[in-house]
Amino acid sequence: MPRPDTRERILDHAERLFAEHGYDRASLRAITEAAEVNLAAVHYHFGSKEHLLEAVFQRRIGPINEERIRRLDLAIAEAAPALPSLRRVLESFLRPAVEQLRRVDAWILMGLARILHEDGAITTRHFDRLFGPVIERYRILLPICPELSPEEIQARFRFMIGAMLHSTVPSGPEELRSRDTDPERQLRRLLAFVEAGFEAPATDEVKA
Amino acid sequence: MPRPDTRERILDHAERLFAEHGYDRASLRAITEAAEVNLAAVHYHFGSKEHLLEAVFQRRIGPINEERIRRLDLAIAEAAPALPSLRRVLESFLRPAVEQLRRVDAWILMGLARILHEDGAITTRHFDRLFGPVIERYRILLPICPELSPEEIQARFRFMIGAMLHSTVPSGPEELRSRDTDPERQLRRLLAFVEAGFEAPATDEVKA
DNA sequence: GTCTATAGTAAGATAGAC
DNA sequence: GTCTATCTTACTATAGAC
Repeated sequence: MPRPDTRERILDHAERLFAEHGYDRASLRAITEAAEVNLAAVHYHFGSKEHLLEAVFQRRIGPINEERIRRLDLAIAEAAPALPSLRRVLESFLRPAVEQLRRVDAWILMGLARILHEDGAITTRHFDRLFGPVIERYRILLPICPELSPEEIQARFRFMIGAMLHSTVPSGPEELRSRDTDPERQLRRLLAFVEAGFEAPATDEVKA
Repeated sequence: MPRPDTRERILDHAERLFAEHGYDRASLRAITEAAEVNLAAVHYHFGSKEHLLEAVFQRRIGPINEERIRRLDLAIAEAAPALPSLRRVLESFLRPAVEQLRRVDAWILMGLARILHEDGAITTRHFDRLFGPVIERYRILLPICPELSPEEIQARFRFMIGAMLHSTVPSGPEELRSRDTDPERQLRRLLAFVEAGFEAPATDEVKA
């Protein structure tokens, strides 16, 4: 086999084209043509377009989430028996995603993130499988922010994810490639913003 | 005419279906069927599917942006000759969007916002036309946050937009409709988060 | 302005030879 | 495992009668 595994070639080009055009507009024909494999190979190796998307996500985002849990566990262990600092916890979530920006072309990861914002009918199932266990672990924030209601913590967690995603997902691939995306600086900015956000006074009514 | 204008009927159902399924997956056939008008009526009134999308956006998001500018001008006038407070400026941006959540079904607005995250090829042009003038006006933040570099202000503005969009755009219509979306509370939470975020210390190197 | 009918295109999926 | 060829379906858009 002189060239990479067919399966890997499909994944590589599917990832690129999904990221660039979104799920619907990236046709299997375009993907297989770019990968220089046969159209039918997709169905042989993955079964369907949807399963191909899932494989793309699993390959790229799965490791990010594993790293998040690894870092979170480390932060908890190092601080024990006390609680880890808010910043360490937030960083354990944000840094793995930003670290990936070094290895993969940034706009690829950004484009994949955008797909998670597309029609939920396709992505909701993957989203839950990918992120469910991770988000579960971040309940550790509850005792770290004891003055906030669980609902407000959840809301702020959502704000953080939105800030992270949108900071990396503007409108249009051209803009995407031309942006200032020094990952370390972007992470510094983002961490400062969300850490302050989490430390803001509670706004929910205090429970009776 | 016993029922609303054909044009309006198309807009109503296009809005709903675009919001629910995204641009690509909402077919003109489904839209015209729901609106109980003929398929060809879309092309007669709007010319193309893309122009229909633009009309939908203009009708719903245009007024939000006008209200933003109106409130921003008011805040500036009331504070003159001093600068308006950070909070007033941020609120002038966030509140009009949240106010709309009272009038329209929340998930509709959220679904439209999601389309702005879809493939830029279609939406970038509309995005610039819709938001360009507004974002321009918020340069007022530069003197309000003198310790931040212009780039960092831009980054934080982006974080704010991301937090706003994502807080209202989770994954999947089912979840969308069942969420806790009391607009006023959501606004309070969001404002507290982003105001604190803007007030965080600068992270960019001080300019030489 | 509204309709029917259809042109023209592109998509995902599959059967079956090799 | 890989290929060609094709099935089936769905879409946007338009022509032309009323």
